[in-house]
Amino acid sequence: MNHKDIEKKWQKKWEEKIPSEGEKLYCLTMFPYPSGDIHVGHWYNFAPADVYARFKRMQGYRVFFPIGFDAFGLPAENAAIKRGIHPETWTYENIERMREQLKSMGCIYDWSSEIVTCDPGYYKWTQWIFLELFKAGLAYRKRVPANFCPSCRTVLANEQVVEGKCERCDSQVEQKEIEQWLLNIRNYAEELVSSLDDLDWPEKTKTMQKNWVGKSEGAIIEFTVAGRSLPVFTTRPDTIFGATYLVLSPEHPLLSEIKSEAENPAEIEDYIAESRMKTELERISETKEKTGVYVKGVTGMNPLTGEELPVFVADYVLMHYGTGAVMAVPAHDLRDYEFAKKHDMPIKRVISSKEDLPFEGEGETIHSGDFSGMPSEEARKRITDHLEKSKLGERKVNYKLRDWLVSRQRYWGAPIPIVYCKHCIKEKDKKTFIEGEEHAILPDENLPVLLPWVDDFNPSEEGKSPLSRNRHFKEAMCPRCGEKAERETDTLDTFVCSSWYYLRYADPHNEESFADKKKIKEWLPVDVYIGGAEHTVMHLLYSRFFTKALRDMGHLRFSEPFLKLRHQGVILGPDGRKMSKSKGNVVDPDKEIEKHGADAVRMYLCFMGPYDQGGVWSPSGIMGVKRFLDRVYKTEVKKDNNKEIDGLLHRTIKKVGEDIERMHFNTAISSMMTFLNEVSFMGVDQMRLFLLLLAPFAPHFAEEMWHNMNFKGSVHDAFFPQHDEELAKEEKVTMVLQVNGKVRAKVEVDAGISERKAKKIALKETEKWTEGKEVKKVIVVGNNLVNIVCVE
RNA sequence: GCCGGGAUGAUGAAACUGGUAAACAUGCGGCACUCAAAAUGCCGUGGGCCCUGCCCUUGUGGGUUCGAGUCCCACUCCCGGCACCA
Repeated sequence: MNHKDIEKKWQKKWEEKIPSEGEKLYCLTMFPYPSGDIHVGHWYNFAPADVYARFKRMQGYRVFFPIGFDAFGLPAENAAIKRGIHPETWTYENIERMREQLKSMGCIYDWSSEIVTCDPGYYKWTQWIFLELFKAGLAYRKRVPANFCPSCRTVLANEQVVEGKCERCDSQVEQKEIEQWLLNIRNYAEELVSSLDDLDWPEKTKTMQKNWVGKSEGAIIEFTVAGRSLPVFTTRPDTIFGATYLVLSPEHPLLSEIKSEAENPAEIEDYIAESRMKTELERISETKEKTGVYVKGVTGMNPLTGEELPVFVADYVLMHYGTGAVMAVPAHDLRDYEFAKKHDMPIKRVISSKEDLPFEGEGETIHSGDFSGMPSEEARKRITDHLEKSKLGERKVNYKLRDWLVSRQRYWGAPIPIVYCKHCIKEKDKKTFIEGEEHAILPDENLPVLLPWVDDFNPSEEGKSPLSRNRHFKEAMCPRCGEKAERETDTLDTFVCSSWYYLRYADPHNEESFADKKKIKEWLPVDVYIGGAEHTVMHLLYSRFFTKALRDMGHLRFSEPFLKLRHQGVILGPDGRKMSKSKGNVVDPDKEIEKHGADAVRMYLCFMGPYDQGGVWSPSGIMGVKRFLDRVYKTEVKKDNNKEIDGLLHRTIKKVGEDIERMHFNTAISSMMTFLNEVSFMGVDQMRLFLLLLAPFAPHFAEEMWHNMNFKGSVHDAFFPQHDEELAKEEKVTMVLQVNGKVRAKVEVDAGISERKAKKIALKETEKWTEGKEVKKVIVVGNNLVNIVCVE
């Protein structure tokens, strides 16, 4: 069969399809970034997902399987700058090409609901959601130390910084204090952790999200420094008797006050300046070297013991976590221990244990006044109770998660729909200072705020958006007073666009709302979501946050966007390394289709190994599935069904159905291969059923065969076969006979053999090995194994 | 350092709840067809030995069990994530 002729033909016919009736099933793959060409990685995401979607549709589900493009973002600009094409032109040209390539895969995408995030019709609603968040107090503008990538010339979210470097271009990220837009994802920290449990997600992904949010329970305790209050967060109040000094972060606001009271203000000042100079990377690389200076002449006090404590400034204490200050317990905290060793501070053990210091585990309290001699867990509770009663502290839960910085100083993104007005400031207004002047922050509800076509989209040196140079765009009318005002010129991080796209699919052309409530109810939440594991802490966390925020604002009635999540693995080049142009090991799917056909490529991707594991693309491996399809094509078809083949076939049907459901595509295919290897012909009905099994994997091939056989309608409109329990039953089975756990013989027996009979046969057949020995025990396992235990 | 996940033939792997380890496929070897090659088909393919048969074998060492790739303990290596989060 010539795949080239048949694939185009069927793809054209299928495009006319519309979803049928049945229980809804929203099946989604993470939408692609229009980078230029569809690569094997896309295929590995989309093809097996399509197998699943087709399978579910054949089972009678009303499957919704949309596709779109995550079209804003830096690569468009970078590529455009390099080649002198406008990002918009570049993006839409790529989309055009990718659409054709996607169609060549033979997926059952519903193209009528396609979305492109850089279309004004889409980003209008991205902007609208941003304003909803703003009005709900979940989007705010603040001067914060931000991660700035000098090469991309924009700030980055914490999630986009990997080991102190920009995840995109690998440049070393700098810290810059700039006014930025942030989303208050921290408000949802607790729920983002607690509601993970009910989701059918890979455990690993859940754990990673939990760790990223980083919940820890402890207490805030009121220490004092030079008579002023210094709250400190700790997860170990039980070690408070072991606190031997206090440490403030260099950015701590209290420092400016106590500095002047210290005997060494210059030294402190120098240290603060020095640590401010350090980049994120330097701080990280110095994790072992704990620097800091002693604040001479200033003492702190332990509220529980009344003990006087020396005070330090050290940058191992971070301003953005807890209260920016810690009680140092060197005996029971590794970092405090290292610092104490270096600066000769006393180390006081308060938890007994056989282990050496620093000991961070649990044990019995010692040298802890009234709280001595109890398990540390109990001490933790009692000490906290005592502190709360005496108003010296309170229980507190802290999260590592930081708010999400969403403004980008780049061109190719959704404009932030905000206007700054200096004329109409009111008491209740949210305000900001632009070049020293006070401005009210006002939402521009005249949406969409269109991204203007500009020719100069190069980012500026000082990290200002290219839009800030566009006077036309920047100059706006105040939506409240009508006076001249200034428009925000930063754009939104693309992750904002992709945090809600799964909602838009339900109603992609709606101009009145982001999606009609009825349509949302009809399709959402997403039942099965398939995509790469690299999105664990960004896209997936942000989307969950958006869903919860939109729910609380009354727009949604569910709390989690993706009920079931599966990750596909990574496909490596034939040399076993990650595919990249520079290594010359890129497999071009277009060429593979040309050579072997879309069906063979789809099937090979499914067959190569467990779906979540990925693997090495083997040019010879694909021949296996190709040969298999050829053998199906050549199989002799007889008029009547053979009963024995029926048995084999129905067992295969059972296995294939179960395996696709579990997304074990590789074993589903191997069962079909095994079946074909065991038969030399099939009856017409048997071939009909077999083609149905094959249909999700090799849709064009199965359709062509289906028509050649003169079966009715489309193979894809038929129901996926249900196995017949009676036919699937085996009459004879192989029973394995063991003596002392060693396989000694195999016998054919009736499937329904009784335990007594099995025992009898087994004893007789193994006489050779049990001769002269005493049989102590005979274990019969169903009809497939008997183990005879005997001794000399 | 902490948290996950993994290690099975030459290779990708299979074995769901403990019950025949290596299904299926690639590769390799042999044979058939062919003038020849490709394609296709058939056979063989974990290791060892005193080869009709027996012994060993799922990263290493121990344990539980009639029986362990699967469960428990300790260790080695590989991959992914986090990383001064008090």
